[in-house]
Amino acid sequence: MERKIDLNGFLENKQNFIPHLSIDSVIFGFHQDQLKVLLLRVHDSGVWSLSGGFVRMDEGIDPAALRILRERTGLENIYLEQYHTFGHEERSKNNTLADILDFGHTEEFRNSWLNKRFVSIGYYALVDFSKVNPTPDSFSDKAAWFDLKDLPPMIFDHREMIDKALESLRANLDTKLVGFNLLPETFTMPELQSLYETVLGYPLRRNNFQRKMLGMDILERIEKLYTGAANKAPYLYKFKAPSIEAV
Amino acid sequence: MERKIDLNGFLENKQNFIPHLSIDSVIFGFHQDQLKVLLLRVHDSGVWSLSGGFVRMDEGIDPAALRILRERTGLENIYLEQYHTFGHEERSKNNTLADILDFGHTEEFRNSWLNKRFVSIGYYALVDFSKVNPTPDSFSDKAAWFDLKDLPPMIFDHREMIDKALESLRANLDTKLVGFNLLPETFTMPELQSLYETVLGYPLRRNNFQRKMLGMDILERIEKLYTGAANKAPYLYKFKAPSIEAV
DNA sequence: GTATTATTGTCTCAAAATGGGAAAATAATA
DNA sequence: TATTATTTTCCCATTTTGAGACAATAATAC
Repeated sequence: MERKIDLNGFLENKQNFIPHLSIDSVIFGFHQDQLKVLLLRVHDSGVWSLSGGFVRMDEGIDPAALRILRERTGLENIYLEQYHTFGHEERSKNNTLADILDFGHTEEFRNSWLNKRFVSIGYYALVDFSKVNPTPDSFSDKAAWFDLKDLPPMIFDHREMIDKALESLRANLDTKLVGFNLLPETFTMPELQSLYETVLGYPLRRNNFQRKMLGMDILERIEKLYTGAANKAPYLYKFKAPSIEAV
Repeated sequence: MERKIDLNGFLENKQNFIPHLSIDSVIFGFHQDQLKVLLLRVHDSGVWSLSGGFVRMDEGIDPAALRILRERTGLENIYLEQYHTFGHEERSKNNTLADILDFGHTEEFRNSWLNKRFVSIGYYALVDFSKVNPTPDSFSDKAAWFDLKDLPPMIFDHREMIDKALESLRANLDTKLVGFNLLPETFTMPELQSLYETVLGYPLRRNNFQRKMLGMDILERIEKLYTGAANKAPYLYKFKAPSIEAV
């Protein structure tokens, strides 16, 4: 079979990455009232993975995570949070790259540093869905958004990594007010509420939600948004504090 | 100068540890109304470090952390929580082992894998102070408890690791009810309150604290504790749910 | 015994936060 | 001008929390 993936330099670790250590980021987006994650399809397979990469020997892990995200999304300023490090000894033994990939130089790959045991530092990123330009990496041929409730088969323990990232996101939603990073600059109250309901997984009451949000004094009310619908036009808001900030 | 430290096998990584990756644990204890951490004194120096170690190639990170803790404390069942991974590229460049140690085989050490850049997975452990048997490791000549408010000079970024661990502990104190792991099997309400006040760093009201704790229905009231003091004897309680559990 | 002292445990009321229903406001359409 | 579908505001009952006061009690002093 023809080799389609360019692993030049990777197999020999020419970039001098820290061996046995990887970074994987769960990239969350919000679109049409659904919480989405950006995934990469492993080349010529039906198996998907998180956006991941490695840490250069002279590079901090946060900058490494941001570099990887920049490459996958085209975005410069991204809300990023480290949430857990995954290091079960068997974690890379299910749906291994070697199992999935079949591109001729298998033997070379099997013996390379890439096919060894990895400990992976998990980050999650919150992005404005509409601004992302999904871009595959050397190991993948496609990047696409998936509804969190309808995930495809995933490599390694990446499914578990997503589940745990969502847990962290839920826990931080109220305390750190991170939700705003999933929305565009301006948004309506119903949009914000839908975001909260989607992330948390249960419905909230309009009146009390609005009272709570306005009571925190973190929103600035802009003008009204006339959508053309035959009903009262909602106000547009923007988040007072500068979005982003973390890592 | 005479070599006092036994680094046999370490310099050549005979145990086949994952390179560039370490584990460090902040071991919390509670004694005489003070929050303590167990530290190790780097051999022949005034610099102290957390309990740390490395991960074997065929070992999960949680078991590795538990193994290290077992060796330092003599305890078998320990409440352990992974809270953050530290990977700044310069983190091991302050107060390096090579800077501190001066035991003859310096050159050999400087070139060894031990003196390279490390990413460290941070755990914190909650233990019953009175049950711990502090034991130094190959790099240290002494193990001792320190009040969190009176820490000695520390190696690398270990001071920062402690600060961040305390943050996590505070955040988990109420939600996960982890505090009980710092107390003996049975305890009085004032003891429990003092623990909370010490961890959180601010005073609480007796009446409301008791109402809250009893209201959660997690405490079992045992008999009274007669201390010999000229006042009402407090009740003893024990935590209903089995302590420990995490990792 | 009885009073005293130092704590611990309980009670109560006010204030604040939350849950939940209903009414008012309003943008387009009929 | 009435109607419809939302958004926004208002209000009240309930729960939770804050804070002071009081009751209980174990040893000691007298």
